Formats: sequence, structure tokens, C-alpha cells
Amino acid sequence: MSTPATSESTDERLTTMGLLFESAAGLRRLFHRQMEMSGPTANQSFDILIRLARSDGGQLRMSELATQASLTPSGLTRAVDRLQQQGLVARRVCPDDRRGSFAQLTPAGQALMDQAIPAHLSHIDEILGGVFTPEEEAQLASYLRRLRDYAQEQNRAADVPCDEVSDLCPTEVCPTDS
Amino acid sequence: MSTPATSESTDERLTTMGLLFESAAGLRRLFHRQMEMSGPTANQSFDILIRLARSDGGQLRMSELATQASLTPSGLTRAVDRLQQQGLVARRVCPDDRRGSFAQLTPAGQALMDQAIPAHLSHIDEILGGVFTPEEEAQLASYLRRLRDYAQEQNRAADVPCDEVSDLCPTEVCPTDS
DNA sequence: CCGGACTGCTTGTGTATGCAACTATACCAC
DNA sequence: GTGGTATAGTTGCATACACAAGCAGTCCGG
Repeated sequence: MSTPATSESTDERLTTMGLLFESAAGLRRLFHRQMEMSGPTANQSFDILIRLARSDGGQLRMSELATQASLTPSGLTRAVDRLQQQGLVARRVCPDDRRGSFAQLTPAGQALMDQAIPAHLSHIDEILGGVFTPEEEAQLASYLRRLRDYAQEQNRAADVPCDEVSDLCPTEVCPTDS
Repeated sequence: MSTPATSESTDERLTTMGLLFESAAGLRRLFHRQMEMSGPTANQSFDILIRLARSDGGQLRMSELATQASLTPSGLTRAVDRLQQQGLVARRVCPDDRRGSFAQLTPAGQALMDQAIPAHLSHIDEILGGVFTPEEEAQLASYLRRLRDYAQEQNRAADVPCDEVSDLCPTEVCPTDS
């Protein structure tokens, strides 16, 4: 709202958004190549596996994993199906809530990640280290975090048509967790 | 196992990369919603249409458009097929090179974009204006541009395996195992 | 307890995409 | 010209994803 739609400034902003999508797509492809080289680790499955590997006990609730991986519940179900077929993860029923499931790395999955993650990390190091100074890197991360949080919040608000867009949702809460 | 831990700095970098993908995915969803609201304009087709709208004469070579939209030639062919079916773009044979095609906005496509772009721009303004100061915004754009250019360069280099790598790839053909 | 609303995940279906193979045109050496 | 190679785009096929509907388990007010 801060800026009226002067065609020049909005044009810059359009470009900025384009840069975000293009850089993400470009890096995704880059990682995709590198993965294929270093093993049969499926492309986008890696995103899921690495989040499990970084989680305590190598497990995560399906819904949490879906959020982290930017997938819908449906998409995550299929993705975990595939990984399960490959023997890399297993489903564990959540003892506290029997509706829920954990996805958990199997020993094979853990071993695969132990082998694959270092290459990935050094690839990332190469990219970020080659393009940014440490300060720039930190700043970029901060900017991106703001964008992500903003988008997440907006998306969540849109998902819950609850009492709707809060024009009049004063102290009344849509008390999302966290 | 519980701590695959390499180092902490690489862990931060992993997070930074994650933030890039998450923010892009989150914003993509956000735009997707907004588009559905304001018209039948297909989600990802918008990305193609807007690039045509911003190009001289509302037309672009297929290959150029594919690069800009982060699509493979195949993906772009289908996407343009769909838009053509909807009457929003047309294919024009390139007079200089009869292998090539232009994708060009039809009057209907132009009209649709004239109507749809302002809403999109104000949505972008709302996001960027709400999250960043102008200086931050400019800096973010600069960072993202570096990333995009790096990724594009690397991907292009990888597409042409034998020219650049020939140092270590003597007379033997690049051994694509499998 | 009992019924209804809600939540977490899965399944049915359609679609967008990538890769590999193919066609048609262009370019180059001779 | 003719043949070989490179380039622009398209097609066959497989896959990954989203949306909507469905199902089981949970929670809550009586």
C-alpha cells in the first residue's frame, strides 16, 4: 500500500518477485543435477529426507513435514509412500493421537542421508560462499525469513475461512498453535 | 545418528537455502489464491502471459520464453498449447528461421492481462511494501539476481557437458554411465 | 456415554511437468 | 549442390502434485 502504482516502481517489484522464483527454480535444478550424480537419491524426495534427518529421532509428524516441505497433505502422503516403498522411511502411529502418523527414517534412510548430506552441504557452501559475503548471506536469510513468514501467515489465514479476515476478529482468536 | 552434525555454519546455510525455497513456494501459493479470486486466469499460465505482456509486441520466441519461465522446452510447448486453446496466445512462425516460433498475445490475451495485471501489481506492492523498506527491497533484489545468474550459468554449463569439461574429458566421450 | 463437529491423513481424479526420442529446418564443409 | 551436424520445437511416456471427497480418531456439550 505504501506505494501507488507508478509503473516504474511496480515494475521493479515485479522483477524482484520474478527473481525470487527464478533463483529458486534455478537452484532447484542445480541441486537436482548434483543429486543424480552422487546417487539414486530421488530429486525432491531429498527435501523430505533431509528434514527428517535434521529432526530429533529422525521422525516428524506428517502434517509438520508437509508444512516444512511446502507440500499439501496429499502430496506428502504420496511422497512418503514412495520413500516407504524404497525402504527409506517408515510410518509410525502416533501413540498420543491415533489419527496421526510419524514419518521416520529407517536405518537405510539414515545411512543414505549420512552419505548424501555432506556432498549437498559442500555444494551449498560452494554456491553461497562464492556469491555472498557472510554478512550478505545473513541478511539474505533474514529477508527471506520475513517473506516466508509473511506468506505462511497469509496462506494460513486464507485456509481458515473461520471468522474470516479479522476486520472484526478483535481479541477473538484464531489461536493457531506455536 | 542423532547428530549428523557437520558444522554449524553449514547448518545455517542449509536453512538459508530452505528459506529460499519455502518463501518462493509460499508466495506462489499466495499469488495462486489471488488469481483464482480475480478471474479464471490459470495459475502458472500467468507467469507466461505476463512475460509476453511485458515484451515488445507481446511476443517472444519459444525458447526465450521457456528460459524466462523456468520451463523446459517441452513444458513450454504444452503451456502454450493450453493458452492457445483458450485463445489467449497464438503461434507465429519466425520468418527468419522457420524452425522457430513466436508465442504472441492475442487481443483477448492482451485484454485479459490489461485487466489482471493491476491487481497482481498491487498485491505485490502490498507484500513487498509491508515487509521491506525500499533499501532492503533493493538489496534483496540484488542478492537474488546474483543467485539467479549463478544458477543460470551453472545450469547452462552443465547442459553442455563436453565443451567446458574437455580438460578432463579427452577423446573419450563423456561417459554417461547407466 | 452419545451425537455432532473437528482434525489428521489417505484416496480418486485431473493436470503440469520433465526426459528422451523425434521432425523439420538451418548451417557448414566440401 | 550433398551429407553431416546442430538447433527449435513437438510428441510419448512417466511422474509428482493439488484439489475435493472420504475415513478414522478425537473432542465437546448434553
